[in-house]
Amino acid sequence: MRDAFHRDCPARVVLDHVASRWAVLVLTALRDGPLRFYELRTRIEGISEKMLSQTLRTLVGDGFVARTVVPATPPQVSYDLTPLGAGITESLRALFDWIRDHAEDILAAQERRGPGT
Amino acid sequence: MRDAFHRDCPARVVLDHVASRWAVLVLTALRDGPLRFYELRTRIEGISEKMLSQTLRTLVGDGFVARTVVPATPPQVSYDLTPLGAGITESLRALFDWIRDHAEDILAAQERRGPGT
DNA sequence: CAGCATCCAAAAGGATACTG
DNA sequence: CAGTATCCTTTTGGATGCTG
Repeated sequence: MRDAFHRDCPARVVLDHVASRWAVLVLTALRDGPLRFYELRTRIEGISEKMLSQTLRTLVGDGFVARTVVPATPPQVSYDLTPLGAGITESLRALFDWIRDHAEDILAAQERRGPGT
Repeated sequence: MRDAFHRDCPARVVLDHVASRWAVLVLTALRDGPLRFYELRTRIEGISEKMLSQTLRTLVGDGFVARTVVPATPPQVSYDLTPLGAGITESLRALFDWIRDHAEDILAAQERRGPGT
């Protein structure tokens, strides 16, 4: 069976979409329920509007996130995980939590070898 | 506690190193044991020497991968996961396996909405 | 074999201004 | 509010040639 190690495997494309700094943060931010555009922008420090909207479009296109518009003035748009999105976010959880718990150790390891990257 | 959602959190840096297409593939490739440079290059289709060596340097710098040189002619260099690397790779496993198992579904979802990204 | 250095093309990403 | 459009800078990434 072809897997993500192969150039043209679908898994490789999905990996490219998900294994990016912003996608991981957006998906994880939506773990606890739907959020609106400006809530995401506020919650994810340092993300630009451009990157947020671009990332959201990709995730919606992949079927990970659902976009809901409430017609009103001002308009309200909220983003929520689909079942598929909930699935991948769940498997992202282990990674995210592991990093949170070990980030300091890794920083220490970096220091020990001298700042290289 | 600060987490990866914050601009200056260590976790954000680690996330940036790990949540990249090549880092995920390199770490996963090393799951089953040490590999040499050319073995990695062969196994991970489409990776250039530059990207491979750059990714390896980052992972070594983070303490995820150990680099072992056997002085000989020609020289033999092998890369192996450290305990830390084994830890993060293990939590990457869920993500990797999930993608492999659902890639087709996602592609289908993409088709349904029309090729956007 | 295992890589680093260099050059160059392409893509990602940020800031800002503007629209419905 | 929720974006899009534009411009510009930075980073990424590939190809090639060379070293130990």
